Amino acid sequence: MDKKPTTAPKGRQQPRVKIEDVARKANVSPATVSRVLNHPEIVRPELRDRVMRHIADLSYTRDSAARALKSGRMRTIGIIVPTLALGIFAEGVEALQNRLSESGYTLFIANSQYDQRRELQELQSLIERGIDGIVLVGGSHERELRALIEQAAVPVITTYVSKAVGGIPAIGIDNESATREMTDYLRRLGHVHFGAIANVVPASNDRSRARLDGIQRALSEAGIPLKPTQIIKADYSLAQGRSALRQLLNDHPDTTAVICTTDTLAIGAMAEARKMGLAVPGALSITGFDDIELAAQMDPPLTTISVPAAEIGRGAADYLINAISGSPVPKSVLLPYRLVMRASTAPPRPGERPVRRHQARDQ
Amino acid sequence: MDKKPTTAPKGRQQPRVKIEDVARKANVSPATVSRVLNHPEIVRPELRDRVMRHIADLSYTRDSAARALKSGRMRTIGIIVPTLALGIFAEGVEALQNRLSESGYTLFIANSQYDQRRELQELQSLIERGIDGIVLVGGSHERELRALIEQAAVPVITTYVSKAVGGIPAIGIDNESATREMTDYLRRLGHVHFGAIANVVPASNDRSRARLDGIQRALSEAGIPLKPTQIIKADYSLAQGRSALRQLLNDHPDTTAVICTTDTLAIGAMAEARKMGLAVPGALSITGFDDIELAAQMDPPLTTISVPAAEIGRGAADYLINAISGSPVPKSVLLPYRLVMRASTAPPRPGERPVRRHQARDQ
DNA sequence: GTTATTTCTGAAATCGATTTCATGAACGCA
DNA sequence: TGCGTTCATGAAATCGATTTCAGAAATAAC
Repeated sequence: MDKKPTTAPKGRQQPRVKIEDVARKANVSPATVSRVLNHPEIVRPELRDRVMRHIADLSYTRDSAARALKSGRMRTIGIIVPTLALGIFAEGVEALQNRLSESGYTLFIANSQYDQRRELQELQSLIERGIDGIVLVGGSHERELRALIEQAAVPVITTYVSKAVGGIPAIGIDNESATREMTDYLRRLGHVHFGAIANVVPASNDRSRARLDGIQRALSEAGIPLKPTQIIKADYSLAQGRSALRQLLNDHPDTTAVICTTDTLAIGAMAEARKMGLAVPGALSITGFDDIELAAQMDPPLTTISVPAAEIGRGAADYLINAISGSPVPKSVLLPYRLVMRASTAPPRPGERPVRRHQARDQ
Repeated sequence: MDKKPTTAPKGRQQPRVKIEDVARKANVSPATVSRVLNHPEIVRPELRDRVMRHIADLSYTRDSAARALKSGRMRTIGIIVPTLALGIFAEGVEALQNRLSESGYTLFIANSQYDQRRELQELQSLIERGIDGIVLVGGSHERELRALIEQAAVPVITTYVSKAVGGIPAIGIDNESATREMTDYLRRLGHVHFGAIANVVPASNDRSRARLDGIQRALSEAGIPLKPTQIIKADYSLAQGRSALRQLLNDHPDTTAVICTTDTLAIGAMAEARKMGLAVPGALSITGFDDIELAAQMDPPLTTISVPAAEIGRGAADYLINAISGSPVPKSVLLPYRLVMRASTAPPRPGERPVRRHQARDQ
């Protein structure tokens, strides 16, 4: 009871503990304290312990601004994702953050809402913050972006795609090849009448674009190219998956296989198929992309492409940490996707072809 | 073609443009340049324009580390969420980031994986980074946490809960009251045989704890308290929702209403109910919590509680911005939830009581 | 026309940690 | 014992922007 909690005059915050305070208490120079913190091995053990004790005593933490100023390194990485609402991005960000945290880095996060203009602004702001590395998503960006990054001389990597564009290295999967493989798989099952539902709105989404390309090319090569009306463009909502399926089947009632560029769209499509009385996969095979948690739990479980989001996040972290430290880094990293065959796909059964719903639609 | 791209010797990065460089070019002192940037109104317009022109010319951006060192403000906020994998958190983070971005703040993100020890470490690291404010989730934390925050004298707010605990103000909904209301609603429908599926594993999740409390209290007050076996504890995965429902109905085949503390669990439960041949809501009413996108799209659409995640994020941003600038701030902010009645709930129909599945289980 | 006031600008101190350089102590070897 | 190393430590310069303080210039007041 000898220490009244003198309700500090509020106006003045207690001054921060500085390295000098620790030095004085421990009866050494500030230089030594700094060495204990940064290169403990070059300080005599006995001294080191003493200093450490005082550091703990005063619960001293160094001022990162001063540190960054002197060293030129903020130990900070920035990421700009289109949105966090998509589990696949959230998962990647989480893995990235975890790996960075292990290495003493902290993650700035920003989102562009699929707006390239905004992406550029956020990047500007991150660079002003002095980040040491930057993670982007996808391969299409404002033209100024590259100049900005080059001028800042900040290591950069883009994610969820596999090909370096405009000098920006990438880590991710080959989206086009994935849907190509999916399409081939359905062809081998015997399907001939295809439809595609693609989230190519907004246009800046080059991943989905590549996915759609994969479908189109595979079918063109097979001699059964998709007609424009067999391709429904949507955003990435479940509701659009529903309406897209309805529209597709309205225009092409003989469709037996629907390839969606995201699981969310596929799940919407499945819901609508059920509502329309179409058995999946009996009357209609449906496939997704991403392998979100729900995909395996659907009834029937959804055939899809598994994207290694966590690996992408970790890989991006490793890449940047290496690049910052000057270690050699690869041009790009191609990660494998996985075609996950579940029960939403089956050979077409001629007897169960979707019936025309026109008559029933106006009731 | 007069400018060979002399492939800079790689070793030496072009030195950063400093305020002094701008000053020299513009033939003024560094002080004046600084003033142009920070208090343009006190500089003679003519001079100001000249300086600005040179700033643009050299595309000078100030060093945020030096700036932060001198001013003591980083213009940076930190958030620690349990995980980003839950859409409800991702949505809140996104809204928070957007609002902060408008005010020139940048967001550090970290995740604790529901581990309070880890939360503390991440907080430590964020404080060392000199953040100006911190956002937490929920009300249960390591004991040291509060001391750490107080010592750093950093404004803090916790989210997704409504009651300030241990001096930490909160913004969010009253979870207990929400499930209480949900329970009452089911009671009014005529239900008597309840079951609860709660994601109270890991134990640190006080939101779910409160939700479960709401159910228990409402039923106790109604004179039909839940027996321990009517409460299934789970984590937050869809798969656990499935197994939980199976276990619940195994022990209590007469159950007609199942209250889940998250939508994910509820969706799992619905999937399992279907598999068991139980009609929802005919034989079994099921409710969720969170109102994730999928909830409305289920068949039948899920009755649930809508949590205003975006508003929570925005509110947290506003709170901290005010607190930092010294503006008055409320003790806590209670936001309204919304009971969303959809088609997964209905009065119990005695004729369609769940049948005992024991006999069928070993096939 | 002189003094008082206001307005604007520059010199220099400052924020706090890091690191180079120099010095003194300890050690090895002959 | 003496000389040359190696090792550990402290003094002081440094990172880049901000801001106080003081002085110069311009304006107003009489």
